[in-house]
Amino acid sequence: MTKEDRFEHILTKLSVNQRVHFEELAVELNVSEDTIRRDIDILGKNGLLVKVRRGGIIPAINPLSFQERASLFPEGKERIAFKVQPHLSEAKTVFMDGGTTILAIAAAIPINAELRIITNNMALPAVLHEHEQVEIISLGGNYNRNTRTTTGAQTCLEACKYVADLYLMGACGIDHALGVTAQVAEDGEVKRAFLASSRKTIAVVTQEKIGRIDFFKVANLDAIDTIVTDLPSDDFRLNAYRFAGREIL
Amino acid sequence: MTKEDRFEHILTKLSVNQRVHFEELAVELNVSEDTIRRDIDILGKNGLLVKVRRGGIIPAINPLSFQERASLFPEGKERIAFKVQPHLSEAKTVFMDGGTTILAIAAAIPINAELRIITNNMALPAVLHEHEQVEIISLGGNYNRNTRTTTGAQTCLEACKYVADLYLMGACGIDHALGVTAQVAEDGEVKRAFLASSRKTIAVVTQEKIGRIDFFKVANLDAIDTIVTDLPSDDFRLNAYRFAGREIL
DNA sequence: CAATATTTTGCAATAATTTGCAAGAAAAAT
DNA sequence: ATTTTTCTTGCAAATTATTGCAAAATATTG
Repeated sequence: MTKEDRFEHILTKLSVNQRVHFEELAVELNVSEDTIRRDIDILGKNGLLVKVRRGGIIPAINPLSFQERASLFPEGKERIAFKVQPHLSEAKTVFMDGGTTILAIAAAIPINAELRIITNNMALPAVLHEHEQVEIISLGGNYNRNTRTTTGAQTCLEACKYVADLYLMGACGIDHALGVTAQVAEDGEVKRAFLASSRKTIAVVTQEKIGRIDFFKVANLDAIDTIVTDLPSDDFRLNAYRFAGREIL
Repeated sequence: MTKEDRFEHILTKLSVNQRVHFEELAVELNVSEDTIRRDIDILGKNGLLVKVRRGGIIPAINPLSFQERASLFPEGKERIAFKVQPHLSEAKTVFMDGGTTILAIAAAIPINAELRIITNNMALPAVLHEHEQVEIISLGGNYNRNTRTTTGAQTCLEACKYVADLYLMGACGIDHALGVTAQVAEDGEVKRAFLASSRKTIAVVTQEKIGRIDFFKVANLDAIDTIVTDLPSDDFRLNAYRFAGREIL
């Protein structure tokens, strides 16, 4: 009975019953409850279920996260948003930059979360309008209509004034050899500023950006602590990054 | 019976019956009324229902959004927007602050206008999304969800870095004796910063703000060059301002 | 194949959450 | 104004989670 066998059993049971309990699974799989607990923790971090007290449930029925989703399992940006949440709830101050994935993550933040978000993303405040416990600090600069972000020297200068626990970096290409790249220089400059002032950096990239090399080099791969994608965390396309020692979610 | 199971039951029942009661749910789910109370509190805080006395009800149709409110009373604001356009087309660089009237003015700017707008109004970029010849400089600072503006020391500091031909001041009370006042200090501070760095200032005020005196004093009447309202320019209610030597439109 | 790392597992101690109860506060009803 | 009902708050007991650790299992290396 390998760990993967247990995963399969858990997910199968989950899809049938909509929920699983540590206690039952421990008996069924003949391992301790602690082991099941750890399994469900891993599955949860990969967005395959939602860990709750006493067990796990299908993400779709978790009313406090993605209630409106039609499909059984989250996909794409929602799945990324899902994986990122635990990290977000640990942080107090977060840098967030541009991109629709970042917006999806913000939309998934629980309504009563307490957080300080520092951003150059002008679309973000609208998304977080109901989140009264979330303090938003907007970075000034030249507004860019395509990306809905501010960029330029002013933006970088302001970013330098803060230190964040976490930087959620969106909208970038990522390559195992050439590291992180941006399509436009201004955006890349801001990313560098954020990188320099955050304790931890998570790059959020949808699969089409994996292996993509853009014009402006932002940083080497080792500047990133964690990479979150919409692929399963053990997908072969992520092997190169895993070998590079990055945490993959 | 986990918390999530209860959530599901509550929300299902809610969708069928339009409302739920603590007492019934406590019996149905075999827990104390206090527990149900707490559950409904959580669901309420996440916007999945509205907590009321004795239970919860389905959330009302979205409370009026900012944009909707903005379009609710368009006549007056459109008139103002119309009157302001000539001044706007003369200017190269314009400060614009918060308020729905300002948004109405921005929405009325011709699509091919060439302009540089410096603003702390986070809703403005969305309105000007199609205006490719309009350069927008966003001022950073603490985001305020009610006014959709940034305020604070950072905002003022940045405002000081620019000089504008014109300042379109919105969302303020105006009184012939006490001058211009703002409802919150932070907003007032930003208004002062804009005032100090612009060659010409136009206050745009809908009629309900004429004669209104708010808490925070921004400036005396003579700091304003022009007052634009939705009243006819010869309306008697504007006499006091005309006598004070202000230009009235 | 043996020796050594690495991972996994179960256990125990400690921490955190949940729950029902009770007392006082607030809101409706009389 | 008074009574009744409903809400909120604090608290302690019970349940459930987390963490550190050592033994067992598994993988890696020479």
